[in-house]
Amino acid sequence: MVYRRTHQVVKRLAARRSAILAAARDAAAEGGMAAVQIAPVAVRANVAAGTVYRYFPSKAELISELIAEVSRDELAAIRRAADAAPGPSSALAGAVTTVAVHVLSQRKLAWGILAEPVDVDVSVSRLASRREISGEIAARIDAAVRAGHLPAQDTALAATALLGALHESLVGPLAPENLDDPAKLRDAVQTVTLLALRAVGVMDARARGLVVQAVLPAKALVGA
Amino acid sequence: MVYRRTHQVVKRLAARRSAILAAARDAAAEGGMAAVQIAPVAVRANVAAGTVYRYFPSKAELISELIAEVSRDELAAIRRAADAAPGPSSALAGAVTTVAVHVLSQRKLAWGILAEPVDVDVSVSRLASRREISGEIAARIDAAVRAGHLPAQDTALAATALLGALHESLVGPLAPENLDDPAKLRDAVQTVTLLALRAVGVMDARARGLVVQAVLPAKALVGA
DNA sequence: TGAAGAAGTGAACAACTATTCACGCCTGAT
DNA sequence: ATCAGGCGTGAATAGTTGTTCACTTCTTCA
Repeated sequence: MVYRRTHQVVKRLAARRSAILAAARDAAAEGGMAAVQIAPVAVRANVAAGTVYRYFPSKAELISELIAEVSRDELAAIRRAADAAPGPSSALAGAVTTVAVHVLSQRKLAWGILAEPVDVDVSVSRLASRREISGEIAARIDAAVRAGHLPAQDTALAATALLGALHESLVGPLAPENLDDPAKLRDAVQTVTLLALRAVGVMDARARGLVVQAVLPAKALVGA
Repeated sequence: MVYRRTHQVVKRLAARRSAILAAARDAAAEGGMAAVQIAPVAVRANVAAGTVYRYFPSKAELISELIAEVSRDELAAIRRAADAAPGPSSALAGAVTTVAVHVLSQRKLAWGILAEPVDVDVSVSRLASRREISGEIAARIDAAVRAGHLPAQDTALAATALLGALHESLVGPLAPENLDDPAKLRDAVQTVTLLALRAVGVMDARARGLVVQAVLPAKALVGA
């Protein structure tokens, strides 16, 4: 062989790949999954349509990686927020608040990742994404249960239900309109977090306290 | 004019229309929205593809009517269950249980109506459908609040969150697998109803009582 | 510098279905 | 019986995008 990938080339290839993914992510954040079409994404990434296929075997694969990437970021944020909390209940409150703030600050992207119709089959990666996030929430509920703060329950089902409640009420088609106003946004996050905590068995009074605590650090994220 | 629709013809036309809608509904219940394609639906209804267009201007219109129809049935069932309950809290419990049982007994149809990707735009009718159901639940929450059984809250947001929780945990991709087993099905309905009631502020102990009461009449529906 | 091979290109292709429409059949009034 | 006109038909059409591939350009190394 008279040609071998040099370090520089490897880096350029990786950069191109990232650029394509980033272009897809931007397109999704701007116009939803419907805007993630090969030709427009290629334009955004400054490559030709055919080039996309040098990096991703199919559109389904591209979108799957996009979903995985966003999901990874989300999971990391949830863990960060939960681990920073002083106890299991606050950790759960922090995790829930984080999800709420995240989906609100990137509504179109969240909706695209979660539920928007896509012409190719991305159900497996969506499933994996949900499973990861849901599993993390379930673990936090479980910790609170073991600490005696919550009644025993089916934590997996509860976690799934909580996420459903958050998504539907914050980015679903019935989500309130004017969430661009920071005050309303905070209200919505608080309301939904309160609902979620009560759902798993936190007493109303205590839940209200946890919500206030959890929203403080999360407010910083709203700008992101 | 030497031709006028006679009563018999009018009836036949109405019957055809219903047949097409029913065919679409069957297809959706069997294979999800993806199975609602003009040609197959026409075959099911024993008409030619072109005939479908004599009754519905477009596929979007056909699916919109399908959604509206299913939604109407659902709303009626919810009202029936709620109105039969002795008080506002039981009414809410009954409404929630009804939704849970319904979506479980027709999972594919429910998923199709609610959230499954469709190649045509049906967002407005889906929105209307959700609005109706959500409004009904909100009204029931409101009644319980006015009766002093629940703390004051944003009932519209709460109703949306409840529905999200129900749908995601019962028909979403993370829904438990073996819900065909009647016992597991009942457990799932109970668990989720309990979560929902607690979420809006019903005390744990009281919620458990309401759930048991609500599931009794709803069990009959499971067979449907 | 030139050969070998990888990477990039973008126009052409393919596949899938909603939708159309020219035609024939049936229904209802005279 | 006959004709006027709506009703039913289904093959042909059309528009949309993901995907391919023959060709060009760039990179590496003897």
